[in-house]
Amino acid sequence: MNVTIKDIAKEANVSYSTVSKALNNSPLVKEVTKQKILRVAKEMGYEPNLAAKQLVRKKTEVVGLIWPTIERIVLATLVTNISKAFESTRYSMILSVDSTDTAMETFKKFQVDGMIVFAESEQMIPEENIPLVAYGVSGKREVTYPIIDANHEQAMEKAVQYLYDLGHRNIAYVGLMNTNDALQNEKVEGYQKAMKKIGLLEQSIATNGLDWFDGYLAVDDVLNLEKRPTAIIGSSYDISGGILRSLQEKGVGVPDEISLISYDNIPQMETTEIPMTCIGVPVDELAEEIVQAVIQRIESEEKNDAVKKLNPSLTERQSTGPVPGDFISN
Amino acid sequence: MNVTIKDIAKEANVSYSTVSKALNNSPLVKEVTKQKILRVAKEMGYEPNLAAKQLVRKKTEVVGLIWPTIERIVLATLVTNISKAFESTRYSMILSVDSTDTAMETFKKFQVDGMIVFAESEQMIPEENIPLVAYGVSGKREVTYPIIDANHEQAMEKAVQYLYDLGHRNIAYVGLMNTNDALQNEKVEGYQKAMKKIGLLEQSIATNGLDWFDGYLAVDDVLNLEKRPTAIIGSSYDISGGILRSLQEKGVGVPDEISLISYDNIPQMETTEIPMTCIGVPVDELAEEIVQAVIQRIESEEKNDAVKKLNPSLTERQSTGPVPGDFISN
DNA sequence: CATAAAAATAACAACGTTGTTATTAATTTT
DNA sequence: AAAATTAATAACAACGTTGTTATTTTTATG
Repeated sequence: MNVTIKDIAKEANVSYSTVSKALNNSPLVKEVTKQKILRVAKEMGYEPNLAAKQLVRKKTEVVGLIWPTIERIVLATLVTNISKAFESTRYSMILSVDSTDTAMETFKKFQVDGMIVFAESEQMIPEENIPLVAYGVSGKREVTYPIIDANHEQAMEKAVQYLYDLGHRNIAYVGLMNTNDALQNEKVEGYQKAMKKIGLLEQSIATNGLDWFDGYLAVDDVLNLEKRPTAIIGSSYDISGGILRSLQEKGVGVPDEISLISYDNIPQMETTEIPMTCIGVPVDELAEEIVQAVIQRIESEEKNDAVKKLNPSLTERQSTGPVPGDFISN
Repeated sequence: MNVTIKDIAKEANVSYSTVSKALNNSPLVKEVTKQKILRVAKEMGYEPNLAAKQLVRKKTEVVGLIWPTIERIVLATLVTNISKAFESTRYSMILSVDSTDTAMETFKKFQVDGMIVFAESEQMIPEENIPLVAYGVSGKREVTYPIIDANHEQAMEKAVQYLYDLGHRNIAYVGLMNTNDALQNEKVEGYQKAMKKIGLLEQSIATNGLDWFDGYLAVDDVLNLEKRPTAIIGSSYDISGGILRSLQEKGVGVPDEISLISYDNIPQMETTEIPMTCIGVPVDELAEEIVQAVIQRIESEEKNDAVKKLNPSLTERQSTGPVPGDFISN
């Protein structure tokens, strides 16, 4: 049997309503009694009953995160970061790996105050009356909830510009192309647009998938390009990891012969064989943004349904450097 | 404002206690009234309030799963399977990716009925008074909660025996060795023991890690072994995937020249470039075992603290075959 | 030092269920 | 057809909180 505020009341010789106020640090109770009650509560090992609180307050202070495709590792880091970001708020987070529908059912039962869903495709999420925020591809459809997304186009532009400033003129892109993965498509298009804008010739190598090995394999093709690139943009952490490994094996110096810049801005970039320069919205920022978005949506009345495109930032490390050669042609 | 049993009661012209009974399908209420109430409830879109129920019943019918190392993908499949296994029970599952301590705190707040923890090392988990079941390395320490583990020794024995029966006499093991990862150590030792028992010479290649690429790299060493093996046991899904890829690239026929068998029994083994024969406790079985274990522990009084070693099974696919050559030497 | 005002505490009604007990209605039984 | 039995329903007290209102105690005021 767990200890309740009534038990504390008896022990401290006050009424249980006073205990409740004391525990909630209400100014209505005298400091000395408050201290006494707090002490007694601690001594007795009091743990508040969430169900009772919830019953009267109609709030759980819990948000549910729906992550249906648990097998995609990139998101794991994001989940960890979101979980961490919640720690400094009064909300807790619970996670479901079920399908969006099932998970929403469960969360409705739990009466979470809000939900975050990792939207894979441009699916429309049927919003019950629980505040909802999506992370993922914004696309072009009308939605009734906010979507947090990264500004992929701007990311690619920054990457290209950065390499250009280092003197690179032959910049290749390696990644998945021409599938119906909206996210990947946005990346390629961003790259193409950026190259065009700056007046360079685009050279991209399509991979077969999104795995490490796909990047590894793509390097052969990259090196056989008519005009051998001096810089490569890898489309993701995994892809770039494979590219880096292959370059190493082939004895191609990074960054002396080829500069490598990776999409995705996660801490793991620091610990690759050669720490990688990368572009993308830093996960911790991303996580913070998402968390703030749900909370804001939970706590404010007005429903904003805006798409928020976050600005990527470039983190410079050792995989990039000036173009090889004696001078920088212009 | 959500609809409550009182609203239904008013609408159906009965008392709210009758509604409660009807919704719980009690035999104390007449069939016709029951039907009417159920109909009204549905019409009004009634959703039971978990908090209220929980408050009086002292049960949440929720179990928490603690998975601190979300980045290790192998377990993702297990999590998915556990989640699925819970669907056919009256329990729901929630997931935490926090550290064991933090997660346990949260779950205590939620008043989950039980917890599953993925124990990485031979850590001792401080059991509060919530029923707990661990999955992971059983080790040798005394525990107060049940541990579900796979019988790694038996797995290796089965694998070796299987290959032996196919005529193989040179069987190499590829995996992480001599670290303080208890699980990996158990695997190697199982292999060594099995080889000794059957009277074969062990030949193992240590990898640098547990990733795909570590398996990929190990193949060179395998092929350079004094007595070139006709069969390889890969220590995990990822490792074996790397091995397979490398063999393919080197033009070594699988299974014509070399048979490959992988540890881990997950559905993904079916979809590798050559569907892989594998050994291990099938994930769905494993998940079912774990789920049953918590439920049993929640619902029965007596605390059993046994270590349960599950029997692995071998699933034959196309990566293994008889030893090459004209006859099988004995 | 009585009295008004302010501060501190106590009482109690919610919240939405379940489960137990009390009441009423419908059957048997004689 | 009245009494006894059984079936169906209603009433109500929990469960552990919060928040509002009522009461008591303390302090300030004239």
